[in-house]
Amino acid sequence: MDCNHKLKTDSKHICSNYHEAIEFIGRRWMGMVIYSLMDGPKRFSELAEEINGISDRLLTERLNELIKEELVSKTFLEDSSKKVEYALTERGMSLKKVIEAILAWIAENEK
Amino acid sequence: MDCNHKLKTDSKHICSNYHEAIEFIGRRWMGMVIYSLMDGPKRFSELAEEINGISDRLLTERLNELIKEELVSKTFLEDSSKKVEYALTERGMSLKKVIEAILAWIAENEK
DNA sequence: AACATAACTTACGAATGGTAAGTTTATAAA
DNA sequence: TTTATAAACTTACCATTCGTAAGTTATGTT
Repeated sequence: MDCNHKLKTDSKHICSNYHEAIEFIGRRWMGMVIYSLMDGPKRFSELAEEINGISDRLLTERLNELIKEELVSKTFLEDSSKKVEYALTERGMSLKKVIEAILAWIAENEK
Repeated sequence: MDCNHKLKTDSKHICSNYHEAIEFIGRRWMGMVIYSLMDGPKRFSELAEEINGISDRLLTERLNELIKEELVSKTFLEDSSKKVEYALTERGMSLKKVIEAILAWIAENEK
């Protein structure tokens, strides 16, 4: 295991080292948003409904952060209505193993 | 994958479901503290020195949270001086796979 | 024309984190 | 033997992040 937590130089994404990555995916509701998008693209309202307890404000904020990190893409649907769709990018999808590791850890530690 | 994020009932630990677990290990400096303890027990001052940028206040707070979750144990060393030692419990050690998954994700996504 | 829904945005008090300085007990140095 | 240094915290205070609720804009429905 190598953890270059001093590195903060010219990297494109926040999540380019362990320190920043774990705190990024651990921000409030972030894990739930990522998890929720794992089974396919969803609209804002679908996410809001599915993730019990999140507010519009935080959902917007987390989605924008995910977009900035290129873990999620945003598409405006062209059926002449004001609808959007959020989807995990390949980079975002590859977080699946991290999520699975966390779920495995929880299962393992149930008394 | 099953994520029971509605569950908040009678569980002993905060980290008994995905939602709480990911936000717990993602709190500020938490990942670094866990990482730092992965290679063996350490004293407060050793952790403070090793984890570049953390303050005494936050280190104390994170360690206490880890102890409450039974991921870390605290031992007062008996050489008649006021020294303590923090070590990962077995439960804490089993987080190694999560950390490795995050490190793998970062490596995988380097351009 | 009036109301509803989607996808935000704004405002504001509460919780969490950052920075720095202060405590307490214990060994080390003068 | 007083003086200083170090370990392991605590306390105080300001800044950032979060939670709650209400407002906005554009389309869709009755």
